Amino acid sequence: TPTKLLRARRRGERVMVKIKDVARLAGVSSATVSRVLNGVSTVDADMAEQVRAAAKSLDYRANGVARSLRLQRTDVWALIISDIGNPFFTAVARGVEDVAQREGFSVVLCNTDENSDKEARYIDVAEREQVAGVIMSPNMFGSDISRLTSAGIPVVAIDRPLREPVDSVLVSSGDGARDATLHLFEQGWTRPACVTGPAQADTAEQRLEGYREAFVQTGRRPAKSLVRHGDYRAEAAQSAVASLLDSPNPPDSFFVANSSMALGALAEFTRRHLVPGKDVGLVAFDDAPWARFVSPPLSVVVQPTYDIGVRAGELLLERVHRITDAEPRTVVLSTELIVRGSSLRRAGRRP
Amino acid sequence: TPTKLLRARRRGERVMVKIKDVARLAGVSSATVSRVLNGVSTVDADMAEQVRAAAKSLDYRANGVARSLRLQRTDVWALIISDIGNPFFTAVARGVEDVAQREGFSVVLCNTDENSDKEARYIDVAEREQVAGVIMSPNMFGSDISRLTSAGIPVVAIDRPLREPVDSVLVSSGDGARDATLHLFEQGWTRPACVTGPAQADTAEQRLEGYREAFVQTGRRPAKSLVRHGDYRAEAAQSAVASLLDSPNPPDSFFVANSSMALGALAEFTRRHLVPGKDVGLVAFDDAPWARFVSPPLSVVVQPTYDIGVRAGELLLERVHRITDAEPRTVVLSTELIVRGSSLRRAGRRP
DNA sequence: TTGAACCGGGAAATCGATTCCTCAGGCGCT
DNA sequence: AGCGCCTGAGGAATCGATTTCCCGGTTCAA
Repeated sequence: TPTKLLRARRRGERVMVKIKDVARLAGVSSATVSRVLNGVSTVDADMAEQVRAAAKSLDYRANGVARSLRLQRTDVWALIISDIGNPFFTAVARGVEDVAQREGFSVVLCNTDENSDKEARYIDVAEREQVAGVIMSPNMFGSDISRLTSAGIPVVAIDRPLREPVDSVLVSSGDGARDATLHLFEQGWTRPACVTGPAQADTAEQRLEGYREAFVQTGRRPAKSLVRHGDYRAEAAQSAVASLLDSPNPPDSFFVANSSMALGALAEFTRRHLVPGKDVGLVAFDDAPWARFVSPPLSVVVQPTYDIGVRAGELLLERVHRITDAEPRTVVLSTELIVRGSSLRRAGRRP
Repeated sequence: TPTKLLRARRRGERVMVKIKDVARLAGVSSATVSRVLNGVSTVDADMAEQVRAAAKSLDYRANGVARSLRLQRTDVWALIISDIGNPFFTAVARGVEDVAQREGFSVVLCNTDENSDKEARYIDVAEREQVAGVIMSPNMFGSDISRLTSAGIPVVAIDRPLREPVDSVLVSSGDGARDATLHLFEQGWTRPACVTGPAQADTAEQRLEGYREAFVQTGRRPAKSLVRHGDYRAEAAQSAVASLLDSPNPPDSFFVANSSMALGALAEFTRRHLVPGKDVGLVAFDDAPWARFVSPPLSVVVQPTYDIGVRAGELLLERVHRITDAEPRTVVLSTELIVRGSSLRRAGRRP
C-alpha cells in the first residue's frame, strides 16, 4: 500500500498518510514509529533511521486531531480581542505570538468587535476545541468565562480586568492620563478638557480619573463642564470637541482618550482653523501609525503594547505548564508620555 | 457519577462531562444521546427531552477534538494574512468572518508579517489540525501551499495570486492606479510621480503599470525619472518623495501605492511647507481611518475590502461543501476613486 | 393471520496517535 | 551453564463522539 499511496498522491487525489502506513513501510509497529517521531524512549538507531526515512518518503504528518484526543491537550492558544482594527490590539497580538512561537504554541486570533454574542461563540469554540489557554480582552459589559474556568482552561485578561479572579496584565491608564494633563498645565494651558470613552468602559473611567487627579494635584477644581463621554470613535470626539469649543467658557486644550478620538479632535480644529501646539493644546492616549506624520506631530501617552502581549503570554505559559498554582496575579505596566508638537504652547504667537 | 460530577464541579475542579455521563443520567445509550443532540434519525420525543434535560443539567459540550476525529472534518477556517496591522486585511477579515459565522464555521486568524517561515508554520498547523479550508494572502515571495492541496484542503487566495491554480479574489489594482493618475491629469497637474512598493510585489507592479497606462492613454510618455520603489512604508515614501522633489525636473503631483506611504509623502510636504490640493497633488491607494481627517482630506483609491472577504468566503464555502469541482475561478473586483481634497488643483492660487 | 417492511435504540466498530503492559532475547554475573 | 536483569519492540487499550450493524417489536398489506 505505500506505493499505492504514492501513486494516488501523484494523481492528485486526496490521501492521508497514517502512522500505520509509515509503520508498514518501515517494517515496524506503529508504536515504534510514534516513539521515533516523538523522541521518547530509546529505539535502535538503524530502525529509527528507517522509520524517519519512511516518514519522509511518504511525507507523513501526524494528524493533530487524533494526537490531541489521545494527549488530552493541544498546542493552541486563543487570543480573543475586542477590536481587530485597533492598533493597540494588533501590537499586543505580536507580543503574544512571539512568546507562543518561542514556546511551541500557535496562536489563533478571534475578533469579537465588542460584541458579546461573538465573544460567547468564540469562548465556546475555545472550550470545544480544548485550546491550551486563552488570552482575552474582555468586552466592556463584562465577559462570562465560566465555561473556560470550569473546563480548567487557564485565562489571562488584558487591558481590562475580568470579574473572575484570573491573571491579568493591565496598564496604569490613570497615571498616564494624569501625566498628560499635568503636561498640558506645565505648558501653560489653563483649561484642559477631557474627551473620554463610554462610561461603561473602565479604561475610559480610569483615564477620566487621572485627568481629574491632575487638577487636584495642582490645586485646581476639576470642572464637570470640561468633560465629555463618547464611544471611542472619531465622530463622537469631533462633536464633543465642537460642543466644548462652543460652550460659554471654552477649554484651551484637550486630553482625548484614544487615537481615533484624536482624529476627530484634529478634524474639528482644522475646520475652525485652530492650529494645535499654538492655538490649542492636544494630547491623546495611545499612539497610532499616523501620529508622527500629522502636522504638528501628535503628543501621545503610549502604552507598552508589545510588552503587554509578552507578559500575558508569559503568565499564560506558567499556567499552561502548571508551573504555578498560586493565586491569580495582576501585572500593571506603565505608560509613557511622548511629547511631539500638538501639546506645546509656542510662546510669542498669541501672547 | 453524575452527582459526583456536579459536586466536583462545585468544588471548582477540572472535570469533563462526557457523552457517557449524559447517557447514564438520562438512562439511555451514548448512541442515543448523540442522535438527539445532532438531530439525526428519529428518537422518541420523551426520551429526547430527557436527554436534553440531562445534557443541560450537566452542562455538556461535545468534545470538538473527538468529534473532528470521528467525522474527519472540522468547522474551522484558517485565514492567513501577511500583515495584521494593515487595515486592508482587517477589513477583509471581517468579511470572511461574517460569511463563516453565518454558515456555522469559525475563523482563526494567522498573521505572518510577510515572513515565509511564519507562513510555513501556519500552513503546517492548518494541515495538522485539518481545518476545513484556508483563505490566504500569499507573501510576496510566493507561498508554498502544496501541503494543503495534497491534503485536499481547499485554498482561496486573496490580494495576490498564488502560483498554484486555486480560487482567487483579486482587485484590478492597475485600473485603480490608472484612474487615479488620469484624475491628476484632469485636475491640471502635468507631472505626476509614482511612489510604489517593492518590485517583487506584483500589487506594486500592477499599480505602477496602471500609472504608466494613464500616460499612454493621454498621449504622454511615461518618464522613468518620475518613478520610485519603496518597501510600502512611510519612511521609504518620505525619502522617495524628497528625492523626487529635489530632482532636476521635479514632479508636481504624486500617486502613492498605499496608505502608509501616503503618510510619508504628507510628512515631506509639511516639512517643505507644500500644501496638498494647492501646491502639490496627492492620491493614494487604499483608504485609512485617518484619511478623511487630515487636512485637506486625502483623495484615495479604495478597494472593496469587505467584499473581498465575503467573496473569498463564498468561494471557499463551495469547495468546503464540495458543491463544485470546477476549475479554479478568479474573481476580480474593482476599485473606486474617492476624490477628497488632496488631489485638487485649486485655481487662482498659483496661476 | 402471516409475512414483510419499518422503526427505534443498543452494542460495538471506527477515527489516528500514544502509551501501558507484556514478553522475547541478550547480556552479565555467579 | 543457569539465573536474573534489562532493553527494546509489539499488541492492545485508550482518548470521546459518531455511526454502522443488528435485533426486537410494531404496523401495514395481502
